[in-house]
Amino acid sequence: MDESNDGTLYLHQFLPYRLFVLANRISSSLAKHYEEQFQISRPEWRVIAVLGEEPDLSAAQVAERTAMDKVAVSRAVTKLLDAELLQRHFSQQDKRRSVLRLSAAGREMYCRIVPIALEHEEKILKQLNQEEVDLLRKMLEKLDHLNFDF
Amino acid sequence: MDESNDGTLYLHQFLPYRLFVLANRISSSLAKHYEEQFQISRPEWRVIAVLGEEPDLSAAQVAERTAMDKVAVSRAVTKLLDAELLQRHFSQQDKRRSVLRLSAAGREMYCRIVPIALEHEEKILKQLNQEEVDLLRKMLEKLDHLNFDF
DNA sequence: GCATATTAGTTTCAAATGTAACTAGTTGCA
DNA sequence: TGCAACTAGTTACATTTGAAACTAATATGC
Repeated sequence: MDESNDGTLYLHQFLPYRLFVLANRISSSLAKHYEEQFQISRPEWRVIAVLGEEPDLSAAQVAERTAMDKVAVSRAVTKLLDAELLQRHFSQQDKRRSVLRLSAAGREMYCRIVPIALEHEEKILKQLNQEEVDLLRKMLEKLDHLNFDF
Repeated sequence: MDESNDGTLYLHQFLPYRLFVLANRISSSLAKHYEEQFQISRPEWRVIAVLGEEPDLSAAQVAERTAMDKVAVSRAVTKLLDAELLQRHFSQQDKRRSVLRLSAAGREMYCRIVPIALEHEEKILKQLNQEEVDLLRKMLEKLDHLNFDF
């Protein structure tokens, strides 16, 4: 049942693989909703999500907080500006640095997507009991600090 | 600390997001190894992994077991055939159905990558105690059966 | 103050991916 | 049989992604 150490790889028991498949299934099913209903892509939603929570970030800060790279952020920002979901100006102290925040329309979209996202999370969490949820969070905490370049 | 139900989204506490980021970090760091050392891509490795464990699958069966779509499998198989890591023939009963298995070279590569993969998994698992590992597996089991189209 | 290095963000080009249409083989049933 | 519906796998095309080169602004060190 458990392969951890007998030197054989059972793909359906292999943790990195299973986690990857599960996480992608979860993420895609959520993305499907806002892509269809709101015509925004996953990277765009991430930018909105982080700016909804914390306005006036620069593109680099958005990249940090969303684990996206700067090219992806740049592209998402461009599209969101076109769609007028975002406002951008540039810092007076440092004219390279952008200062991003949601427009009224952007904020409205944020407020409509958040409940969908939370409901989605809830659907997952309710499969688990309290002990499991706690442990899951603890686990994520531990693994987040791991750097995987070994 | 916990947002689950107050109607606010804290991205860094939002489970689908965190799981996605973590799983991708884990998967990418592993992929980096075999991409560099063995010049094969993630989809190619998946095909090898599943055929190493269970030979003589059809492309459709590979797709099922790896959670890839049939186009991705087709492309990976083409490359693996070119690299002579795979042998293919077609079923006599049903000439559409391919029968795939690793070549000697493919098997050798499989045998060299498996320990790397297991070591990688081990690196993650050893961050967790036994209780956590058990729980993680139980959790994956539960969530795998969930279908997320709600 | 001026050349050099760094940083923020964008653009470009190549590779990866997803969707839909396609080819060929098979099944079902009139 | 023979024709419509279906299945396995591939191809073509459009979109997304990632890496590297680029532009503009700022910081550093002499």
